[in-house]
Amino acid sequence: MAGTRVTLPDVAARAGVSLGSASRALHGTGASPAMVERVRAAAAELGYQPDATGRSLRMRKTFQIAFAVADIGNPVYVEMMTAIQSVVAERGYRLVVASTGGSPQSTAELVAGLAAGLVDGLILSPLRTSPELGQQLTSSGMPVVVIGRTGESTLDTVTTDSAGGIGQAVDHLLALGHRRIAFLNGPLDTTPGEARQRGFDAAAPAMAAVGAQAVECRVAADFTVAAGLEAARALLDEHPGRIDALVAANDLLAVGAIKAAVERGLSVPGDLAVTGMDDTELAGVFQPSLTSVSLRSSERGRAAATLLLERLADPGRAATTVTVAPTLISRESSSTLTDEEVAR
Amino acid sequence: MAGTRVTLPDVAARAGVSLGSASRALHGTGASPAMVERVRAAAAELGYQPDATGRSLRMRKTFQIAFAVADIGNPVYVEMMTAIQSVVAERGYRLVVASTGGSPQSTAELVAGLAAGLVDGLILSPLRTSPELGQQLTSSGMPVVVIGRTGESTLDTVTTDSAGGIGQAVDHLLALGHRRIAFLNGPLDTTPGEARQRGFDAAAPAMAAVGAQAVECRVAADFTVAAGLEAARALLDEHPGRIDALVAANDLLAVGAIKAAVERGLSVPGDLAVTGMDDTELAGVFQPSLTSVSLRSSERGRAAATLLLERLADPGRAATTVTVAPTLISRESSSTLTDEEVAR
DNA sequence: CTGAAAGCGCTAACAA
DNA sequence: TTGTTAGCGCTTTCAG
Repeated sequence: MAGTRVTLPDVAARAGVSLGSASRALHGTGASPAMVERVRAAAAELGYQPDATGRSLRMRKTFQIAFAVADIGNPVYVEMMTAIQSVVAERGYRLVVASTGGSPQSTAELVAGLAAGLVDGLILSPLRTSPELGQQLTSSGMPVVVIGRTGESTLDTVTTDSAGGIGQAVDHLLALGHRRIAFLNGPLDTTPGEARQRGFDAAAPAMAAVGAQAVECRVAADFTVAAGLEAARALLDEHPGRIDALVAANDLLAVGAIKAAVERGLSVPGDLAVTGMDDTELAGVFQPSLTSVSLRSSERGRAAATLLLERLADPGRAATTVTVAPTLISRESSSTLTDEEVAR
Repeated sequence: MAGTRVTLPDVAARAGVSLGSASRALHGTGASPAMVERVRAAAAELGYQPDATGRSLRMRKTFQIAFAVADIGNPVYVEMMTAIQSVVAERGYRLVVASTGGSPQSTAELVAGLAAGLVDGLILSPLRTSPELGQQLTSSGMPVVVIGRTGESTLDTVTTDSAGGIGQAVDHLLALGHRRIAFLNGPLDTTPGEARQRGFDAAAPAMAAVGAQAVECRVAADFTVAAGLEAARALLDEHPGRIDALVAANDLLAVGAIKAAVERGLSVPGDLAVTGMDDTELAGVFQPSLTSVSLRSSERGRAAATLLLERLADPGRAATTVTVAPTLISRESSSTLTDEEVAR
């Protein structure tokens, strides 16, 4: 049973039919019921498993699609991946997860490699983009869906208004009465970093209207808890008692910031309100639970997968952009309740 | 540039050499420097990318390996995956992530599918096993490394002493003076659930020796935060004030338990000490940070990947088992410090 | 509806 | 060292 692979000729021989008939009986169309029955039986008897490689070579199709991200440790991507996986699996595709590294060049290399007949299509969520990358993606001829932005309008894209999401967070904090607001962002040369900065800057009029001030915009080295912790420490130490609310560019930074606040004896939300973004599972679970702007990662993953399947089915169709609206989910980290009330 | 794939014959023609020479010049051995140079140049000129499918079919090798897990949402698996990825990538392999579903049957189906020439090997971390699965794995003839246990000693295996790890957690709590200890486990019909239950049961003598009692062993529906929250609520409500420490079978359950405790106005660790297992990033980051037994997920992933690569290189070698020792990492959730001290 | 045969892109065995 | 050729396992024409 082990080792010796059973091939289609074996099955055909066993069933006493030709190779072509065996193939048609198993996958193709135009075989008589009797033939199908016979071949099926022979295949089952021999424990035949069609060889994916032979099939791929002949059909010029691998039934694999790739999901390429910079940082698979980020729960956002895990969420997207789960969503993508379930959509594509339904249509008989397998998912290959690839790691891009942060830079556009390494992403470009990855795409080139993938284009080598390894996958039928690609869902890409790059942290940093460049015009060249967009170029390469379009010219590679491989079906691609970008989650985020490339500036290349010829590509299928799933976007979300993360800038507007930051605006929602600011509005929320202003409505709760906070007036001295800091912004904790990730690297500005990333797509999300740039967009979220834009969102915070755009909130200036709303803040001015109620006499609130933006105390500082701080940039963490990365969109991670560790980077958020470090940056928030510095931020809080430089403005002791002068910040009453902090908008973080994602949940991981927010968690780092809360940790920094607690280290300094500040209570959250009592002394400092904090909001995150992405509404990862962590947000609902953290202590205190984290107010976060949902960017609907699952939905974006699902949309990207659907878009890719559609393009695979019809390569000539026009590029489509799906936009998903952000929603603020209010939780304890920005409530004005006391800790005891919150505990209830 | 797009669409029309350039193939090896194209390169050979451009370089004015034969197909075979072109192949050898690019990958194989035994080509003159001049030949290599010429072919390289032609390939670069045409933007040649070797086709993975043709190569795989001919070489009977895909350079892909699969990592199959039940629940990719669990940070433990993400950690393993990252480790595996970095090891195998170094040797030119790509990683395919597959989702098994919880049951042995669905795992079996997955393995059968994967065996169809899709991957060269498999790293499997099943939640539930059955003798049949072990059988199938050995007889499939595909190189497999199991992270966990199958009972099949003919398979390469990476294990850890999670039972002993639970013992460490109990000892730790006893040393801190806790005497009424509850155990929050995941499903008992899973490999980790069974092992961790065994570990807690085995700690009975140590507990008896200092006059401590096991208040209850509770089984959550799943190894998730949500299931932990629900189970811990019931547990705490049924034994009000009668539990001073809780051993959770993993970090997710522990986080759920802490949330349940806080809901009930209990302070952690003041009123209830909690320990987790797996030492995920969450443990260090959570508020309060979580004492956890590290099972060295990265190391296990790395070991599994290394084992698999070795087997790929030498299919005939004897099955090896690598065992990784657990270590308790003490943090705030089990400290005896007050919250204020902890904040420092 | 079935059988025969071609060939997807590549590597490796065999000749020269 | 190089060219020629067979063939990996499969699907899909093309005849019959």
